[in-house]
Amino acid sequence: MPSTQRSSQSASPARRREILETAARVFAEQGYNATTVRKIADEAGLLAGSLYYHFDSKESMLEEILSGFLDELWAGYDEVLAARLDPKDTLAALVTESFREIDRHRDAVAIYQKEARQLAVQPRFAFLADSQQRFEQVWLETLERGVSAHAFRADLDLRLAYRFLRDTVWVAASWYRPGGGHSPEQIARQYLSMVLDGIAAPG
Amino acid sequence: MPSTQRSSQSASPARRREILETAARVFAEQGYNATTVRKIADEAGLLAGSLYYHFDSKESMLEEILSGFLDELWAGYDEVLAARLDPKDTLAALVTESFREIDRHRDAVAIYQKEARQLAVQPRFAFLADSQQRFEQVWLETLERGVSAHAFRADLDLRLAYRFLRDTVWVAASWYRPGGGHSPEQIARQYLSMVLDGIAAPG
Amino acid sequence: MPSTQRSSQSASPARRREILETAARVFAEQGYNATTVRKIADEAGLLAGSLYYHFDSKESMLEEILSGFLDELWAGYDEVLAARLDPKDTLAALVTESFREIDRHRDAVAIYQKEARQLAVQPRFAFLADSQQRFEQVWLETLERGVSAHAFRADLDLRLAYRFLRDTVWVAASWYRPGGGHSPEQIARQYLSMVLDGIAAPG
Amino acid sequence: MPSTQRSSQSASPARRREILETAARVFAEQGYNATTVRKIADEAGLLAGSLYYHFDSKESMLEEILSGFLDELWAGYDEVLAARLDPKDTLAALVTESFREIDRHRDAVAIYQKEARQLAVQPRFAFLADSQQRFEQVWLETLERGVSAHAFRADLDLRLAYRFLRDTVWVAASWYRPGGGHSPEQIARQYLSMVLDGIAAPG
DNA sequence: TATGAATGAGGGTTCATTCAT
DNA sequence: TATGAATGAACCCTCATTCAT
Repeated sequence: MPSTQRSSQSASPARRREILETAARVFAEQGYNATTVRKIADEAGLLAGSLYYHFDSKESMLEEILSGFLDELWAGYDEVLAARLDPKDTLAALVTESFREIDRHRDAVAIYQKEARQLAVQPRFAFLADSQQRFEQVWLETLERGVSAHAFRADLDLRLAYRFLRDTVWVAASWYRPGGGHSPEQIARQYLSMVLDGIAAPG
Repeated sequence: MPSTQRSSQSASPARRREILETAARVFAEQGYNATTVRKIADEAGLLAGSLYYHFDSKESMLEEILSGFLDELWAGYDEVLAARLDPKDTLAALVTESFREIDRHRDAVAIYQKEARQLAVQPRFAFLADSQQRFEQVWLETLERGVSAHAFRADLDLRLAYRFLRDTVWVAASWYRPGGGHSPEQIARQYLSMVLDGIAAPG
Repeated sequence: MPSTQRSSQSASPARRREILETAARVFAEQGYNATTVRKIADEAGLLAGSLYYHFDSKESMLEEILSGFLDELWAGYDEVLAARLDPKDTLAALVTESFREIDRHRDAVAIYQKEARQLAVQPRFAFLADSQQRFEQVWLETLERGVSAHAFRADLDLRLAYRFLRDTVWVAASWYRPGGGHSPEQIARQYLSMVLDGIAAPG
Repeated sequence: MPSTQRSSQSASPARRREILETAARVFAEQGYNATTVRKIADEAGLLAGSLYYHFDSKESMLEEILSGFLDELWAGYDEVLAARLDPKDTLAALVTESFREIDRHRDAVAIYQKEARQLAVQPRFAFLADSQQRFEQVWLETLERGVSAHAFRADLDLRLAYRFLRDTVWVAASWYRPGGGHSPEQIARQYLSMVLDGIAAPG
């Protein structure tokens, strides 16, 4: 009897995880609303009704997918923040860590990108709103510290810059294919180069 | 002389346009799939069935919203391209025009952002795929010309830069609020400043 | 102000009749239930709502079509019966008259064939049941008289023979095309020949 | 091993067959268009939505009813034809077989009679048109052979005779009640007697 | 006479979910 | 653990009908 069981029964966590990954993939491909539980079941090799042995509901699968992703994301971010690097290095580390999470949770990120705004207003998904708030706080603070330290331009509209950075990084999940030649670190390096120095030729 | 006229090209464009704008707003707020025709009808002040006097289907409303937006977008882009500006000014003009379209078609852009990928595979929405392709072509060409002319950095991964630009601009529709202090031109200017010169302090 | 108006207004009986004939044609082609008033209106060159200036309802059109046909049919039959011919000639005259009515009311007969059974149970269409009953009575009587007079075979199951005759004649409406080479009288003659003498070679 | 099985070929043929027979009965009673799936479900003792576990659509029920009937009909006809009887016996055997099918598939025949013409133009129901064509061919050929063999009258308009026979037999489904005193064979015998020798008294 | 816009009831269908086996 | 059958609410859409103009 495992101690940390999320919901429903769970004698074989392997099958459970397998189904959840299938669900994540299909949600990412077709959108949450457009995905039927039957489709998930088909792809996972069981019947629709059988899903309910493993999960309480379609929504609970979604919740588990998103919270699993965010938990790991914040674990990574917290490690970065704990290192107390200077602003520029912090930003670089956050961006790199983000691309690593995109690499590991591509489906979850894609789902997040598409559904988070509408989900966040539901009590059940309040953790999305919480995460967004803390996210904004962390990034804005880093930018502010960077401006103070003359690492970033002083003439920036910081809220705009924050959104610019945030979007820049996360929408990559919509086209990024793991194992496609570029490692997350390589992509991060290129993004950082553009974000920090611009695409215009110097001089 | 009544003849057999389909609802699509019916007269009285006032009510029609009103309903279509209502639909766009609700689609943008709740997502296309999650929006019921009843909800649209409620907000437009008629009964669900009455929508079908003006439109053939829920899907045809979506199509009209998206194609209307893309038509205007391309009208603007074509004007920019016809001016044959140098690469940097072309890019600036395209970005500015994009923010203007976001300003005028905020709902349509938000819908596009969320639904385009899944819609584009349907024959009915093939125009989305066409537009995407031409879009990529126009932007990539501008970037390439800019690199040749030494206006843009030579060390860029152009496909990556293209995506970076594209996403950066269009996701703005998800948070941009018209009449919120910033004009589309102002936002465009700030974005261009970041994109071209980066956010790092010079030197 | 004409004295005999069936229902609704009727300033121009020509248009009315035109619409009714259109309705009959479409009902016959597509079936009553499968026919929409809009289809009728389209074919008649006006809008669906405008039909209601001429008729109370879709059902009232159907009623008028069927009762008009039955009225004429019975006028013809009554004339035949009034002549008090011998059984065989009566039967021949009834068959011939039937084919004449099929010729003149092809659409109505086709509708009747397809819809009468289900309609007859409705109070509004009680006249269909009445007509059927009188129809059966007239034909059965003629057959009985014929058997008594040794004009028809004595070993017939008369109810079966009645149905045989009835069906034989009326289903012709489903394939009979007016103006198609055969006059009603010619068809009647051939049918009578088969019905009376059979298709087997004599001897 | 669930795999993706369409509802059509689902297991448990008992309930399925039961529902299909219910549907056939209601279609026959009320007409296909006038029958709601809710009505079928009510009569079968489940909810409307539950029908879709067993069948893809209302139309697929209709298709299965009609094709099931036609398959058995042709099995019977083919057996008759394989016996290579002389024309008169072939005709008698075909008529008898027809009445047997009417006896076994009364509802399907009634539906066929009422709906076939309009259905046959749809691609899905092309098998109806195919069957009709083959039907005509078989009967006409039998009649022609009979005329050549001097079994049938030489002065017949064969197409007329074919329609006469065809309609005469099949409309019987509209009034024939199984278990009503007459066996299919008895009815066939009487019909054949009328069709072959006529109803007029000999001499 | 006819139109244009709307109504409202109902239709076929989908789908997340339940539960006895 | 999984199945098969069913539920019930909701969905998109159709259509006969109404009515002010």
